[in-house]
Amino acid sequence: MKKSDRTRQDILDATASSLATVGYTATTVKSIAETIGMQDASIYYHFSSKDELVGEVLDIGTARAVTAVDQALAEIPDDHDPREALRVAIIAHAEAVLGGGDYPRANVRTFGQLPPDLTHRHRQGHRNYGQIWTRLIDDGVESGALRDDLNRSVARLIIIGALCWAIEWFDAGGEVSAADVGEHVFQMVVNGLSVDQLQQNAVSV
Amino acid sequence: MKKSDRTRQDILDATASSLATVGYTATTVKSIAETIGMQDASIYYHFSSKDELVGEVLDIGTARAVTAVDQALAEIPDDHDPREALRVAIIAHAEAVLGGGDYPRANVRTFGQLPPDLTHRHRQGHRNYGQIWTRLIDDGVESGALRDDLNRSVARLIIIGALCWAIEWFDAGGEVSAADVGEHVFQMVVNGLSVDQLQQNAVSV
DNA sequence: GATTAAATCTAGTACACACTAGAAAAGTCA
DNA sequence: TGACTTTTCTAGTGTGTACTAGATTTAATC
Repeated sequence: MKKSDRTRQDILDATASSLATVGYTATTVKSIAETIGMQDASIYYHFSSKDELVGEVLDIGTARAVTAVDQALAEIPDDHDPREALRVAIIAHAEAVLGGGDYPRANVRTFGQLPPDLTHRHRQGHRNYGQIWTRLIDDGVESGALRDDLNRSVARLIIIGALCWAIEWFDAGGEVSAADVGEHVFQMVVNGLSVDQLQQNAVSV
Repeated sequence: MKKSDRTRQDILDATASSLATVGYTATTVKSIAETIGMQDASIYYHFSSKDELVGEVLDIGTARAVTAVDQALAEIPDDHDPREALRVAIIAHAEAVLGGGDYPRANVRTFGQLPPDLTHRHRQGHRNYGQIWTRLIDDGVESGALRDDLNRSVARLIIIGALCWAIEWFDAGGEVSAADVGEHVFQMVVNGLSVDQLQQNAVSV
């Protein structure tokens, strides 16, 4: 029983790594088998199909992203500014998807290239994840900390989108860290790029 | 000569539409041929390979996006606020990619799923497009309208990313228009979601 | 160490894909 | 109409893919 579990884990890891770096199509059963030194047919002893294997990897990915954000939110004090909660969540997401392991990265990277069955299978997971952000934004608006003149759903999708797209350009070895990206997203979407009036006044005085 | 040009155009259009809706892998030569009522082999009279055909579609897509943004920027007065230029560019991009034709959409949709050759072929085009945004942000910062404490390159990529990812969730038939999405992105990244001090004071008075 | 179960391999199938060669049809113009 | 060119089709090739069947090896148990 032990051996099987270990091999199964190796297959999942190799699949996550491949999905995260080359995407769904270029991730073949053969290439997965090769990276762990097996024949492709042996994969089917552990998983009934490629898509079941990929589906499991994506499930783990969403679970880890949700956990990362939930955990980060749990650590801030109860009487927090709603903007601080948003900041913590954004940075946690950035670190999970950009700096974290292959599983959450696989999720974002393969988004939009999955066959319909797999897309449908994960719709619920994405909805659940979206609800975390819906609550954060609702809290902010209802407490008066965030503007009420914008469509909250659109705002939520723009924040998540900015973070998800970062996977396309983020360089893990570069000067900018995953947390830096998160901080930038927060600064931009919450405080804005614009030099505000107070600052401008301060300068002109 | 006429017939050939027309067919060629039909092939390009069908390819752009397919790339924009189902992505690179699901866009097969056979499926393209079927949508225009031809045999797949006939495509090869007009294009030497699938990737040459796809490459041409993507070239047209970038060209149209650049034109859309350039044109929008050309129409604003010379003594504009740099923030207004950014706003115009963001909305033009949103309309080109979300509300516009299949060609720019094909570009964004297939980003990250192209084979290495095609990715490399379009790197220069993307760099050129990025420079439009680099200039807009530089103008804003140097004129004092935009904050100078953030990494400009990261800011640029976050803006473009928020817009590009919108293709994954934007509903062309929904209540929110492409221009609405652009306006939201502008409001968020430039003015910020946060209720600023002036507004807060006004409310509390 | 022999017996049984678990895990992997060898050798294949079937299918979808991009692409080719040469015949057939459609269009052009004297 | 007839000669010629342009365009499309028919019929295939080769390759890579997911996946299967059954033999073979490796590991676990008594």
